[in-house]
Amino acid sequence: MAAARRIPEATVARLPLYYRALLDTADQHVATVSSERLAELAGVNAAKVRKDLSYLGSYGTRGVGYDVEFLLHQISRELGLTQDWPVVIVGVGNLGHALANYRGFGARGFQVEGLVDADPKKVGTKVGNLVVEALDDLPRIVEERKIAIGIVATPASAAQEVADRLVQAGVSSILNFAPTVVTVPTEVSLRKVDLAIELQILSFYQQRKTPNGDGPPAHAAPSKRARAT
Amino acid sequence: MAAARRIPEATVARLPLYYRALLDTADQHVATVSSERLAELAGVNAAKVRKDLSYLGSYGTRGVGYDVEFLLHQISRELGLTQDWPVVIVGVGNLGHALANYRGFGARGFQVEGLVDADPKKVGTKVGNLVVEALDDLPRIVEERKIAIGIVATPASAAQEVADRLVQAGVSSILNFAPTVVTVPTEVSLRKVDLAIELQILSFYQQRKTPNGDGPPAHAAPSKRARAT
DNA sequence: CGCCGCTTGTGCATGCGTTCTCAAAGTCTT
DNA sequence: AAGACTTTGAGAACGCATGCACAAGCGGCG
Ligand SMILES: NC(=O)c1ccc[n+]([C@@H]2O[C@H](COP(=O)([O-])OP(=O)(O)OC[C@H]3O[C@@H](n4cnc5c(N)ncnc54)[C@H](O)[C@@H]3O)[C@@H](O)[C@H]2O)c1
Ligand SMILES: NC(=O)c1ccc[n+]([C@@H]2O[C@H](COP(=O)([O-])OP(=O)(O)OC[C@H]3O[C@@H](n4cnc5c(N)ncnc54)[C@H](O)[C@@H]3O)[C@@H](O)[C@H]2O)c1
Repeated sequence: MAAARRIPEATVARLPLYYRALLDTADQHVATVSSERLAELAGVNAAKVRKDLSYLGSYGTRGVGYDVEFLLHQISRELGLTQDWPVVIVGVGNLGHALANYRGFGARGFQVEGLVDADPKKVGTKVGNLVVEALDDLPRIVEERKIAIGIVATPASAAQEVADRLVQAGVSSILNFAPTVVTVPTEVSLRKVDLAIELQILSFYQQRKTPNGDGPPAHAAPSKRARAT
Repeated sequence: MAAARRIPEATVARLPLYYRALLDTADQHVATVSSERLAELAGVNAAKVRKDLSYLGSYGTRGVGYDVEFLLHQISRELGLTQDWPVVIVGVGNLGHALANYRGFGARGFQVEGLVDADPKKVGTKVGNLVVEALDDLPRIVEERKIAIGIVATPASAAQEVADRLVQAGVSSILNFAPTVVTVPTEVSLRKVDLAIELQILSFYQQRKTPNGDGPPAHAAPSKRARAT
């Protein structure tokens, strides 16, 4: 019953927004939400919410809205959040540390269960309640702990090699923080988080605002509002 | 001559990829690149590269390719990278620390010139070579240091308020790391980096790979390759 | 019990982004 | 100097995503 519907990528990317909005709503002991309300919370428009949710099935009730708990369940099932996803972080530097100590992970079913680094001086040290392990142990770590998701937090120069090793070790989803293009086999999912790119995009639009004046940007009074997560 | 061409958003998001690829190419003392080669380095296809670059102008030479240095200059001008963009980070916790210590920023013209936190215990402490300042000083900091870009690295609960304060202080581009929807006036640019969403998207596709078996994921031999930065 | 008002689900039009394709325009070779 | 070869730049077709608009469906009220 829940099987092979094809869900557009753009919709998949928004499901987590709805999920989060629904969690907040549930916390406030609200039983049902309209697409209108959900749209407001997720920062999108109502038609989009309805269309997105319709890909999952007809879970709403006309004249009423969506049952919060029920919809939460459906979305979490669709996103695969009904199970835990152990994660391994490769590269325990500045960023790797922050990620390892981040509590927001485990809270949502993404438990960090492995920390790996190439630097012999780091191997054996403790970060949070995990001990940093050697790169060569990756296959064993991934297999033993049934890890499907790997996070790359190494310098850019090592990212491709690390990704290759992760894939070889059996990981089939990778989140890359290194600012470089990484290539993986098609059956492996790859997403990136690239700070420099984000800043450069902001820079592009920023430049168009202040043509090339040196004066401080105008302090405009809020009027219309743009939204993002 | 360089003025008001409209560049599609999708193209703007890829310019940083080309920029990075070109930097690497220049480092290797290569004088020209074809769209084919650039596409390979950036992980996109060649037609897209040509169309993207054509929005900037006709900077290629038929039969030859693009002059690396010249194209670098054009893209950096378009992205606004010919000037420095001082940045302020609000929220000096786990993540804020990592960002503050990150050397990749300044290297590309995004110098962190302010660290702000609401916690009185953190105000006055030194991180890298900056002293953490109080939230109330934000307007002064932004004006004095001509800061246009703000980074939000506070807990989700404080993100909206912090964003509002940043806008009020005169910042007109915001990068949000907090996992929540933030709203800003339309004239302010807002981008987000959301770890939880990225992981949940990976989870979605991961789940579809291993329907619900517990066996280790298949170690497929690399065949076709998918790419991402 | 039937009507009214509300909200979903979706058909449809529109717009944006991607990709194919190829003539035009240049270089390089002989 | 002319022809062969290479690569750009853009026209056009296609596909995906968005947003409008409204009929269908449900609950509640009179
Ligand atoms: N620190 C940040 O705030 C930040 C922000 C955005 C992006 N990044 C990117 O994230 C990555 C990590 O940044 P960082 O600041 O933590 O760097 P870092 O130098 O502090 O840490 C990198 C870690 O990776 C390890 N490493 C190097 N080669 C390795 C290999 N082959 N296998 C396993 N481990 C290896 C190093 O030993 C080190 O511990 C970089 O690519 C950086 O550009 C960092
Ligand atoms: N740590 C990570 O690796 C990581 C990863 C992804 C996302 N995030 C997100 O980034 C944000 C920061 O994470 P963190 O781990 O650094 O949290 P943290 O609790 O370590 O740090 C938050 C900091 O913000 C400060 N703060 C709180 N309210 C403030 C306010 N109103 N104004 C200014 N400063 C305020 C706190 O004093 C604290 O120093 C969170 O929203 C988190 O969900 C963190």
